[in-house]
Amino acid sequence: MTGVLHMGHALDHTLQDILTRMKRMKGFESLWLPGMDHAGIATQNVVEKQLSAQGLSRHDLGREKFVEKVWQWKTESGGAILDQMKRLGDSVDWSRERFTMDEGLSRAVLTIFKKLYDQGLIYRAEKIINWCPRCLTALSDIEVEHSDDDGELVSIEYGVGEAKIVVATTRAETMLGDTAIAVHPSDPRYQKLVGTMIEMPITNRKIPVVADEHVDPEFGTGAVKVTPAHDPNDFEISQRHDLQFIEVLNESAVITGTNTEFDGLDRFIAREKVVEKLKSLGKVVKHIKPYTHSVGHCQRCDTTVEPRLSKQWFVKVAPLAKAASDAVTNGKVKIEPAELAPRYFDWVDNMHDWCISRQLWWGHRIPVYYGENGEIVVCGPDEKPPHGYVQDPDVLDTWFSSALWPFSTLGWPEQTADLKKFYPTSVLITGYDILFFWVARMMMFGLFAMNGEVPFHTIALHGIVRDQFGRKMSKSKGNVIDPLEYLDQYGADALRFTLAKGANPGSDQALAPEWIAGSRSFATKIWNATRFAISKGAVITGNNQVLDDYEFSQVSTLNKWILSRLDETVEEVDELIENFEFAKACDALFHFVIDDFCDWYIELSKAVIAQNNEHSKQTQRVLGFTLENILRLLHPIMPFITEELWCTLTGGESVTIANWPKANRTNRDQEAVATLEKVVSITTEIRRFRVEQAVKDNQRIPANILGLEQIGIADFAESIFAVSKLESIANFDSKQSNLTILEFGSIKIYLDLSKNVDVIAERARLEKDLVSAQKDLATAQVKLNNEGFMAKAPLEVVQEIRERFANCSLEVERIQKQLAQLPQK
RNA sequence: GGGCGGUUAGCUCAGCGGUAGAGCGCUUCGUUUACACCGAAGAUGUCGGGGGUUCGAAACCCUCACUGCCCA
Repeated sequence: MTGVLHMGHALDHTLQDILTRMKRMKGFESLWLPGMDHAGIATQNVVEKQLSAQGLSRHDLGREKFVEKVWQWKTESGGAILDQMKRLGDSVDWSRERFTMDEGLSRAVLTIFKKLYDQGLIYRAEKIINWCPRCLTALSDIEVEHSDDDGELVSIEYGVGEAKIVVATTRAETMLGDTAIAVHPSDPRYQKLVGTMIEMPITNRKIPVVADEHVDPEFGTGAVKVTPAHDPNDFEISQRHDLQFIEVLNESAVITGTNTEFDGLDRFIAREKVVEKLKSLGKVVKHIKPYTHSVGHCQRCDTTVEPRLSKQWFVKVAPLAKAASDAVTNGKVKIEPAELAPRYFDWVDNMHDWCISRQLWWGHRIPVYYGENGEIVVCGPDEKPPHGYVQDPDVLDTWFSSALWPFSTLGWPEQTADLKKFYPTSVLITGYDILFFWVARMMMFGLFAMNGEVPFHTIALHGIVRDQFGRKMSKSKGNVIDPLEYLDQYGADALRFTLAKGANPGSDQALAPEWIAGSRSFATKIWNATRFAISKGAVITGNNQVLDDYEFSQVSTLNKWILSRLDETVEEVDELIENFEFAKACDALFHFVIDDFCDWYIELSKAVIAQNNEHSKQTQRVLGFTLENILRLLHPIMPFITEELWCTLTGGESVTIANWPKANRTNRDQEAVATLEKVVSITTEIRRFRVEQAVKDNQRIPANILGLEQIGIADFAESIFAVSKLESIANFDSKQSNLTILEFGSIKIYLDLSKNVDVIAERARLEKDLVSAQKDLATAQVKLNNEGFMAKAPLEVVQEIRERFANCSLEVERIQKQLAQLPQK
């Protein structure tokens, strides 16, 4: 709700939209349901900041007025991301837009809360939780981010006389709340002291020495101070030894109630002061050591999180997580790519109980009411508490309602038609970093609420968008690439194509602004190819019937070839997108459009269309047909340009509802494919020759080619002449001595350079080819001479190597012959 | 400390048992009638190191190094 579109959303949405649009074109009823959560802490922070600018706090307004204010903020400034989604081209169903604080979704929250409570899966308890002293609320484990921070390890001596123990700590200030010293039971150094009382410095309280298995004898001195009210491990120890709790920090992490001079000091200042004091008492032994340790920070405001003893509501996770884990184990839910499944298991199998209460005003208020004598009543929707009962002031974690998204948005708990039709949903596309936050929770609640029915069948994971050098984007590094900037600059299609082209399943991807520019070029290329097609009379109907007058077997070789390649591409792209291989799908399309269609088909078709005969007509239709299908295939990835071109060309309906192309393997001809390979090699050979001979690009060389019929490419003569910039020699006579001959298998290309051939350049070119061909020949030869290979390799492989050997031999022979024909110099 | 990945061309990444690939970048040439947001041609790699399995290893196994992420 407070968020703006960042590159991660742009990637995630692009992939979701590709899938949605493709499925829609395939005729499925494709639902992509938009909306947002109410972002409890973040939103409350934003509105409180606004208030504080006016010198007000939320307490000045009171709860009701404050919540009104938040709704007002939502109306005015919230949900900017929804409009940004439109700019990206997300084809969501806006009529179904939902918000976690909607009435319907709120009813879902009440319903599931009561259901969980009734089954003993929600409980209230006093435990050590993560507390943000700035946001003044409890946090769950996943809202805490750990980083390795620099600290100091201080060794403090406790006790007097014989009974002395040195403990090491990074949090000296908490010693004010120590209620024991713990050592390992088998540690010989401290055996005598276990069970005795030791006097602490400063407060001079006496605390027991206890023996606990969880103390690491290797760490520090092997003895640790125990502060049960301010450390989760110490809390555990205190439970086992029935220790006292002394709270010394208040909700803002200020020292309170210790009756020492430290009362009123912030925890970090108190830390320094306590150490100073201990030093002056001579209780700091050894040197203070710099020490790096893992410190938790509030995900929202980065404040160091304080472990705090507190009464909160929890979800008992074990049974729910077990179901969520099993659903993946038994294949009801598939994680793509499968390599990331261990991460999922690692999380759900080791999840702690989930602290769901937040000391905030913005959110779903916990539906628990307390009677005068501490009676507890939980109310579902439409239920009212008994008279005089008071509602719990806290609200629920935002993730609690987000976890219901797959079914609450479809009307649950009502058994709506939508719910029946769309639940379980098909695919969840999200970043692997969300697996722990949202996915596991949707799984747990989905399975629980929907009687064991999973929320989605497939979880397709993508990675994180990084900068050009693979570094995580961050404001502090200044390497953030803002999608909105590039949406404006290069267009949504360019941004989408770039992101999709980089999206290999489950792995992070790099991004640079120049790459988006490159994708814009691709879009421009398509635009220009379309202009060409129109100018050459391509026939485009939008119904794929443009070729109905032609039998595939009757069309020209060139047309058979492009139709074969198109059919292969259709099959490939379809399969790749269905398997969430977006990068490879983009690659296949890019290759087909640029290399096959633009570089060769269009270029070769020019000469054919210019002839203005039956072949030309047919080619105009194939040109149109191919382009039409390129637009269909590209549409899910680049919706804007394809829609524009489609509507202009067909004058018809939107490409969004055009049929997705279907591969028809009968429309393929391997002979045509092989023929085109020859045409391409011959052309490339001539072009190379031209470059080596430094012939200007625009200069036509008088030439003649003999032998095209024998290899079945006589039809291509004119096209080859055109794309190789050759022109026919009038009164051609192959005996003419001034002609240069390029041999290519059985064909001979005669070129009149009307100047001396640069023999040195030509010899260099041929010798380079010779070396390469000889190397290939040798590689094949070695294999064929290898008895082990001949005996053990599969027949197909042996056959393949034999063919390779034969081809290389011919090639070597051809080049040697050409070299021999060169004038000696 | 536990777990999972990565290491392939200058950069970003495919390939995961049968002649090392793509895009971008780079070099040379070019204003030819779709396109200079272009075209043509080209160069570039002991596939992190060392062992092993195999007729054959970038790919499989072991090991080391470096590096990233998640969790504690």
